[in-house]
Amino acid sequence: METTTMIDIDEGKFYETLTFFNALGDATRLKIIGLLMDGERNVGDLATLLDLKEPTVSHHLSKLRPTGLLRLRSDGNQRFYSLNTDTLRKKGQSIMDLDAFKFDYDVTESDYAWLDALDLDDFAKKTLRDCTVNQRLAHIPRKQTKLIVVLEWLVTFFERDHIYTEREVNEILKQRNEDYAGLRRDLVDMGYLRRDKSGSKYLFEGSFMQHFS
Amino acid sequence: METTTMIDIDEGKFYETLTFFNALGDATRLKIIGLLMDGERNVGDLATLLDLKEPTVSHHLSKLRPTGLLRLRSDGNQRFYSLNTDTLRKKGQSIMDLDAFKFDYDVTESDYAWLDALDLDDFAKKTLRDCTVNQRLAHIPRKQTKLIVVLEWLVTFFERDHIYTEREVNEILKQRNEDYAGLRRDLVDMGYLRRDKSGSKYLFEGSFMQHFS
DNA sequence: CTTCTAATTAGATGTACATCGAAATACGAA
DNA sequence: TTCGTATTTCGATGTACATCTAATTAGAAG
Repeated sequence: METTTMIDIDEGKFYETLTFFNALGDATRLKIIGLLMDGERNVGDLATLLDLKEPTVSHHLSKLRPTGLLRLRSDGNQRFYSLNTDTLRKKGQSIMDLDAFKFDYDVTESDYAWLDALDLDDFAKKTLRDCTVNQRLAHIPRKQTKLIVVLEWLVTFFERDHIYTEREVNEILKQRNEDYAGLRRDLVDMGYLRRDKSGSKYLFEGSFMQHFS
Repeated sequence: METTTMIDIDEGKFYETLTFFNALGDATRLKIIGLLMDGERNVGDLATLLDLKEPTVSHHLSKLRPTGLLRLRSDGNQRFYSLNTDTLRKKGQSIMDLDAFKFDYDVTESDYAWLDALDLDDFAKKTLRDCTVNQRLAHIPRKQTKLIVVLEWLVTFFERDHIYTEREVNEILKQRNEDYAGLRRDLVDMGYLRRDKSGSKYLFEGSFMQHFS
């Protein structure tokens, strides 16, 4: 049984952004925007200036319409299009809103089955779920309590009372995040790994774990 | 003989903008951006999450590359892609730069042949050229000296010493710009049109023209 | 109502490209 | 070198769509 995760995502915004980029991702339509910046134009004039036939321009205008960038004024049987500069400015600022790129990616619970196998409290489970993708650290939390969860999770990849070379430690950590040096430092600072006198060997004693057993 | 006008336009910017919108105007690629926001991913992971084959993801990444939004880190034979957040932020602000929509529209001198026929000084010629497209007013200049040029041009569409109804005046002005009421007011204010006692009839006396004869 | 003009819609055609499997390349490990 | 894996490139296929002509709709003027 696979259930999709419940992440409240504004799919409307995703498609709105997609529509916007898609509408402007065409040379002819970009040119139309540029032309309308100089003032309103009717379809025939646009066709002349773009060296295209009226139906083609009509087609592009209909693609542009859903973006809300166009304003239309009818005079007789002519239709004058102009730029909704307000919308243009607002869109320009909001379109890069990071939320717009979020989508229901159909992430299945099974992708996080390894978490259930760890027998953790809810806080630790949520923390790891937020920080990892495919059992790799996507980002390292700045908050101390969450960082501890992450460090304790990392330390489970080490054998208790085993002595590692620095290179071995790096190799293990590199599988979880590119910043293996920072992680190694954090592990030593928080006392999960101990450095020997020479400073080039590391020992995991399994001391004071809060979330893992 | 048709010579294209000399307007210095940064076509590079036009195509850069086009490439950017075109790259992001695809659902799969928007999703990739969204996924990379959570942290770096290799091609295989992206393929799994997007339910696509590796070659397809590779194709989309190559489309995204020219935008400069991607950062690449190689580790062994895996390639981890991440977001160049700096570029994302900068692009987000600059992409809506109005200049980006400008293009060499192949406007020919012949489109402004009517100007030469008017025998004007250079200032008047330049002013009208800037304000009009297809012999319509794209925008009305705020600067007094330029406004006068425009008003004197408008008044050439009236017959000297002829009495017009308000409706007739509107019809003539409407052919030049949608804001016929504003233009009519300006013409009266500047003394080019004179209102009769009733206030509903207009007269053009051909007084004090500076640029037209 | 008829006629003229401007615009949109319908239908057809060709091009661009999203997707895939197969082959080629790159890298690390044995 | 040989093998295994991750990625890219190549070649083929199908779909989306930009463009056109022809037909239709809509407005204005006779």
